Amino acid sequence: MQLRRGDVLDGAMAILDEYGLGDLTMRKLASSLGVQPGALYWHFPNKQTLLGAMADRILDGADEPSTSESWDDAIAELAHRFRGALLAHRDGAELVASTYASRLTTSRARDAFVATAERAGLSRAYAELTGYALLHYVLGHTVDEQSRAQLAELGALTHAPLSPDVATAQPAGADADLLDGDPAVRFEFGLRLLIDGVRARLASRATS
Amino acid sequence: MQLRRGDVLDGAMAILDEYGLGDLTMRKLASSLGVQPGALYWHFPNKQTLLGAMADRILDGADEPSTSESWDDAIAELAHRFRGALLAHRDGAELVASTYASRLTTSRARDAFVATAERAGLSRAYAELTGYALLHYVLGHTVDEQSRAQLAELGALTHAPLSPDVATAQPAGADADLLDGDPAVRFEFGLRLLIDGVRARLASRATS
DNA sequence: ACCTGAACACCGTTCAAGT
DNA sequence: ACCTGAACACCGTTCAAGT
Repeated sequence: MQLRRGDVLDGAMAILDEYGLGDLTMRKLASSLGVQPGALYWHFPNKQTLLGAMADRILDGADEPSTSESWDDAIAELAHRFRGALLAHRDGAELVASTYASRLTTSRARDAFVATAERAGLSRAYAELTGYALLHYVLGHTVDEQSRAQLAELGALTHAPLSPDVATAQPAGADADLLDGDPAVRFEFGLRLLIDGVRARLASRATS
Repeated sequence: MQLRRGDVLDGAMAILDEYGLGDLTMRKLASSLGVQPGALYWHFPNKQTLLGAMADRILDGADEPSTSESWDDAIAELAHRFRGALLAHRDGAELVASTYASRLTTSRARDAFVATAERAGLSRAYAELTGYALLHYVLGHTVDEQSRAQLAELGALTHAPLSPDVATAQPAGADADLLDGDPAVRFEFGLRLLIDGVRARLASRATS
């Protein structure tokens, strides 16, 4: 049975979910597929392209048109779907963020934001900028949220059973405030900030 | 003359500015300092820590209290200073963004945002969330802006003299719109969105 | 068309031993 | 205290040669 492009992608996603982005190497992927490293290069020209395809798969479906008819709900729904898609895979946010920078993933999520902002009544140009701001916020927040969660998970496993006296020392320390409150609440707050900003923009347009 | 921690940091910054983050390896750094790779590990426990120190240096001074007395100008000034600091070094935004995720840089820039948001009249908790939203936006925008600029620079050098017939084909294509307009204008737009969002929050607090 | 074998040119990090 | 020499355990990528 021959290896197909989709099998390589599936294998890569499996390693990502189980071991994380740091352990996703072409050599590990090859051996998990029972193949020599060089074989992968028949299906993907290089690792970057493979990562781009993975990012596309992670975001698949997140850009479908919203069912809400009010523009603010539509933006919120999109943002939540986007965040959900990133959180559904280990290191998903980091992977997508880094492939966005190298422009090797499609920009359908951004396009969906732009389209919704345009539907709200913004000009094409403003909608585009709004789409970028939303994208950057969602990506930035989720990368942060996910790495924080993974650090906490690691910390819980590391120093909880190891030394009881240190267990409650640092983590609950300086910046505990609401940073380890519900991340969904934190996400919602910044999202509302941006949506309110759009509303203000629409209002000032209407009066001018 | 012995190598000091500061010399290692200086050498690393020099390589960053001249060759970029991808070419900043411990081995290249060592040879540029006329020393064996192992020597670096007397001054820094590992590469991550060195990158964290570089991020701190890049952000140095960007968090000084604003001179503006209105809270919105203060936020804007801070955001612009932050962006400027990131753009002042090759791959500066990417470096800071990735060290932020691994929590190996100080969070003075974020703290400055939080303090200003608190001065605006938000509760500590809301100010904290606002600080994060601002930080994520600035970081996300600037990473994008910088990588875009570097791609364009590379593209101009690459396919302008190489093949005249392809020169104007793809780059000026689909998403030209205002994405290659003044990046400072693009930055300003999203920033205003967030500031207007904060204003709306303050207003709804006042009336409730 | 698809893969193996084997190499090329690298990495970050460690650590005995030197001065 | 600070560094060398030399190794360990890896990387991504290429490419002739096989089937």
